Amino acid sequence: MKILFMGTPDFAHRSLCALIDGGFDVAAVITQPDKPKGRGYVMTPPPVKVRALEAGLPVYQPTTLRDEAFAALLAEINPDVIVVVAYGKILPVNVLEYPKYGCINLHGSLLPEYRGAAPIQRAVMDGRTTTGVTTMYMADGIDTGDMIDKAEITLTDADNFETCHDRLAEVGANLLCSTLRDIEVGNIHRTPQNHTLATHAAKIEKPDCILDFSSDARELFNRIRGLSPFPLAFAVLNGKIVKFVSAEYSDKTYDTFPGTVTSLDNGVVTISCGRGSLRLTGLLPEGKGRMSAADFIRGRKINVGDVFEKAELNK
RNA sequence: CGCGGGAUAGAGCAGUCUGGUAGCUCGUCGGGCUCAUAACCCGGAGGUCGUGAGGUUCAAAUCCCACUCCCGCAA
Repeated sequence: MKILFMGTPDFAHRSLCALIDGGFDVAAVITQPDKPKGRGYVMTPPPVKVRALEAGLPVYQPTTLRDEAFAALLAEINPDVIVVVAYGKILPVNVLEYPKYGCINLHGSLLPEYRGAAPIQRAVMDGRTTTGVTTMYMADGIDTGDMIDKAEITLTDADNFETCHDRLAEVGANLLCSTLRDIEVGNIHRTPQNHTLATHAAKIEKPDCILDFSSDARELFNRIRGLSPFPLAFAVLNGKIVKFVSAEYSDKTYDTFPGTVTSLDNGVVTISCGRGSLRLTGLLPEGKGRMSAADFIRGRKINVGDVFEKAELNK
């Protein structure tokens, strides 16, 4: 069964590795074009491309899937099945209908919940205690197709976006391989999604990263870990951006203006919230690297009574 | 040449503008106090101040020049 793999970031990288190591017939890999990243706008290839080249697979990086050039490429590769994992573009209908065994997608949530671009982050930000991955047949709509199989994982307060992402990528890669083997032997059951239960996990934007201390500490805690280690939730302290890498929450409510630093004891910055309080343990000051709250305190950059303010959406 | 910050003891920082004995909060080592301690007290070790046998100077962490490396933002 000739496979065309389409994917881009680390989440997809893990799946591609599994397919290669699992001996699947990956005929070609399609990924997003290299983009200028980091300091100095250095052109950087996506993780999937790097792995594909290591494996000696042909790699294509079309800017659009909706032209004749891509149609010709598709005909040339002539895949039996297309596997899509976090590719980053919508597949047009003519592509969806091309492969004999259809287009299979691995999605980072238990569909029909968290359809869309940021299912993993949103699940953590919502404080979910379970989430998972789903394999499905792609349809003409965002993550609306019939489901094939699922795998669930449990989350604890110790999890953040990174740990959740890594586990889902691992579990997802295994599930994908399993689904493909089932397809090869024709052992597939399609389960339509219950669309009335669908929720949408929108792409993470800047406003999602702004911390508002007038809200519940538990909610802030979930937001922080759902956005850590990237892109990181943030607030403004003494005119400078401070990003929150790690924190804990407490039910203890202080009778001070939300955002006020109430204590710097034990290497932890305690911040009063609308309800409860937040214990900041790891952070990233503007212009500096990541450091522990204890180190930040030692540098005398913060005092009891200072106030973390809600960042504005300018600049 | 996308914008900006930085390199000083194991860590986080001050000192640089206005050259003149290298400091702070910790950590670490030793001792003391204590039933005990992450607490407190006393003492010590630890730094070619990123690199350049560079430039200026009586004197450079500090001013000038070149270079290397690190980080944040934005995409």
